[in-house]
Amino acid sequence: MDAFFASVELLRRPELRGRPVAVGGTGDRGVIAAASYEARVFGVRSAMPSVRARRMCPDLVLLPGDHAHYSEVSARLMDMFRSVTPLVEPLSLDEAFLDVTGARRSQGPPTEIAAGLRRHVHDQEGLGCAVGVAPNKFLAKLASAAAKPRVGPDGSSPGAGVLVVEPGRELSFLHPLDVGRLWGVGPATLAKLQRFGVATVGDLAAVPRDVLERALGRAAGGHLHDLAHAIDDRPVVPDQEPKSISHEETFPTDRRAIDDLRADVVRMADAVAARLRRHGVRARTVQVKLRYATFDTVTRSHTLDVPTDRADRVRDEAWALLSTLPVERGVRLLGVGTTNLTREAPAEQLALDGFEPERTSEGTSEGTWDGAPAPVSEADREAATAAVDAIRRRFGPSSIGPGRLVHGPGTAAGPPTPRGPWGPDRPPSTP
DNA sequence: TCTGGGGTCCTCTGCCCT
DNA sequence: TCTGAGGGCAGAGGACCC
Repeated sequence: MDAFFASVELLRRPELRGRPVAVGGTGDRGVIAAASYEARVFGVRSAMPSVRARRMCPDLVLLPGDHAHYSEVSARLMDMFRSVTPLVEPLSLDEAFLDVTGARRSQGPPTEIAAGLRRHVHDQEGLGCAVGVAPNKFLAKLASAAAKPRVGPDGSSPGAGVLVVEPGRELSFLHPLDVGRLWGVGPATLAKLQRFGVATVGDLAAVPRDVLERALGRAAGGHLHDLAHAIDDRPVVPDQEPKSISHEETFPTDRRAIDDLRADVVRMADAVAARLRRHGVRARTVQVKLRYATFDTVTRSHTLDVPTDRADRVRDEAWALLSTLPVERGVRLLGVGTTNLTREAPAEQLALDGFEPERTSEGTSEGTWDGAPAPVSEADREAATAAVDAIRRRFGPSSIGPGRLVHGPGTAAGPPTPRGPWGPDRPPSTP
């Protein structure tokens, strides 16, 4: 899609058409997520700090993002693509690879399929899009970028809309391009390649494979060598499972109090666990990420014995990891993440006679013997989690939240100011 | 100039085990 | 019993993508 987030916003606010519009963070630390072509003429680009974008374009209309709405539009687009072929691999909310090999007989040559798809997207959703047609994914991606509208200092001009790389013409399309256009060449790799005198993909193709592998590492070097020769055998894979699920936030002002960060962890762990359950997966590894005021970024992770999709487990583990890191120097970003995702059900914890084990996030077992106060059972925790999910499905994601975020009796969950007596040690686990 | 959020993949290092 | 090699895994960080 062309400037997807901005284009979707313009559909809701047609009065802004023709004006420079961007979607992104509106605070001092926000960045641009998408900019309309009118805004790009002023030099506004995605990933640019919003403060700088406003300086470059004082008339910029900066709108906060509405990801839920973009996801809805995206889901309709993907359904549209699946009406052409079941082999649809979403790359992001607004991009997808389609393998139309099997659709040619019923729907005509790929060029016609692409043109029809563009018309359909425009008629149904009012959005412009560019389509690249090529023998492999990597070339199709480059072709779609080449088919997008062009922006210069004098304004923007419409692109081709559909660009086809015919079999046999791959190298003549590819080799004149800047090497920075290749998938996997970012600022760091580009600097290394420039030291070799490599400026275009054609230059790169002339570098022997072993030289590239020594310079960039075996995987990256070999990969780029293949791409420079238009070799990309990756299939279009629909329905890919997520490999990690995380949530991170940059704070408006740096946080220095561990209690504030603990409250943020509660919120983030709850959000991450809810998404794990929505995907039907459990995580074995929990990760915490801190970015300090100096922009130094550190991560700490721990792998659990038993995979989990429960907020209290993710929270406990994240709390433990957080307690190993200094926070007094000022934290600008906090993230809670999960990796090592699996669909396997948790192994059942066997109990010794008379001993009721309670698993902790370290995977060790604590417990009470007969007569001691009974801990909350696993079954009760699972039931509570299922109830929370059911309430959110019915009344919305913000209808219920962790009790630790509630300020006082009778108040709704508000800003993440903790109430409990959370000391520097890990607080007791609560359902 | 001052750097978001959500991801994937790769490399390196250290540890444990055989 | 000690030692070194090698594999597997966990943890940390970097680069890159949209």
